Amino acid sequence: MEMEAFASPSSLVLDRERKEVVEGPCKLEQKGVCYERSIDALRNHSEAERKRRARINSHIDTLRSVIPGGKKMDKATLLAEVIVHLKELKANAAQACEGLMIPKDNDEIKVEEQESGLNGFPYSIRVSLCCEYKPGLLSDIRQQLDALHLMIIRTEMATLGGRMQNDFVIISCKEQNFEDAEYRYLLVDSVHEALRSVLDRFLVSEDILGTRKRRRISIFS
Amino acid sequence: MEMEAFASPSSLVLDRERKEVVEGPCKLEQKGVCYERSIDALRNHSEAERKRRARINSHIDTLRSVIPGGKKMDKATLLAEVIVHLKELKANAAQACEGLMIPKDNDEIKVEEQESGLNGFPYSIRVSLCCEYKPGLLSDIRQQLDALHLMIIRTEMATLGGRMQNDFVIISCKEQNFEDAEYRYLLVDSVHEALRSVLDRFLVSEDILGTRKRRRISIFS
DNA sequence: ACTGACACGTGACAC
DNA sequence: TGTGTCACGTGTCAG
Repeated sequence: MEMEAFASPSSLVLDRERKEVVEGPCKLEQKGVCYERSIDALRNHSEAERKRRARINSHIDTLRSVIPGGKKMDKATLLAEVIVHLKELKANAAQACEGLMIPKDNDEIKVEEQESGLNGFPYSIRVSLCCEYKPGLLSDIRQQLDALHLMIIRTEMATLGGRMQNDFVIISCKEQNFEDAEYRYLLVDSVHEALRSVLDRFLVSEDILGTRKRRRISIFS
Repeated sequence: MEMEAFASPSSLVLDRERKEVVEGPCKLEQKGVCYERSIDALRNHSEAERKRRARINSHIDTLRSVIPGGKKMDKATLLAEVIVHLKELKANAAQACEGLMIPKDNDEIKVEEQESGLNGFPYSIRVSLCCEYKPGLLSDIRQQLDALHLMIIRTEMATLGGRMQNDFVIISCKEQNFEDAEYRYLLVDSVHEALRSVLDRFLVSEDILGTRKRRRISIFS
């Protein structure tokens, strides 16, 4: 009667020392169970579970060594602390990337029209440039823009680990017809090309080497 | 006979639905166990364990949402991934703080004698300066050092978010008796005072405001 | 004696 | 069919 309380139809019990198998508190003689099969089936099962636990606990121990004071922490408390530190570091990375201008690991030339009316000029172009810093690169860029009769009216720059991020706003020195979309496109394109030519000249030796190995400051997805 | 394989002296078994208690596969009638006590003892125990698991799994679920692609991960794999990301972010922070010179959030003036024989000079002073950057601050420092007949022979500087970190090595322009410990102490002290006076002049308006609010890039202990 | 934390063996479910 | 993962109840030890 009481035996029906057990949900499992056929329960064998493998004792703690794994020496012998005893009858579980179940309905015996049910369906003619093959004991030998079940025996090592259970053995394999418990052993697999044992290995699984070992892997998880191994990682948890690793986390213990990573988190300050984690040695003497509860398992749950440890995980909570891991979450805290993870978010903390993530916030740092986010701050570094969002709040400030930080040179990226990949070279980049972005040239786009500024929203009209900004900077008090009828038309302006915003440039975002990221590359390895080289002496003379900036003056070369300035020369190129001069040749296009363009003027830098605002610039913000950051360097980090030899790399450079340079955002600047440029306007045309000459009066032009900025209503002409075709002309604006050509202007943007020529700026892009000018910058590319400068970068190619300065960075060609590196690019041949292929991909870069530097670590990037990454935020989760 | 087979019952002796069980290590536990008195085993009660609480069934899955927590409706009724059945006899475990143990030696019954041993020592006259008080059943009622054991019943809710077991109930409390299993329930406590249930809550414990819930806490742990709750944190693990949180980690799942933090790690990209963690939703579909194995528990062990997830923890492994957590470790990877933790070390990755930690390495980023370490790189930012150790590998490069990054301005700290707190102002700092460090002046100390350089180990002898370095830089090819018999005596040199290493200065580490960290503060808000202000135009004219550097030339003021230079003037102050000039007044002390000191010369900057090497300098490394970084700026980040308006703050400045400036490490430089200075030597005395005049031949002095560097064996005199008292003189060396005075020299170091005067350099420190000179820098402090410059910073006080430039930063006094900010210091009145009190503590700063900026986040600092922190590494684990 | 009681509470909390851990490892274990086991049933169940999935591919 | 196995092979792997998970939650559960339990035994056990420490504070």
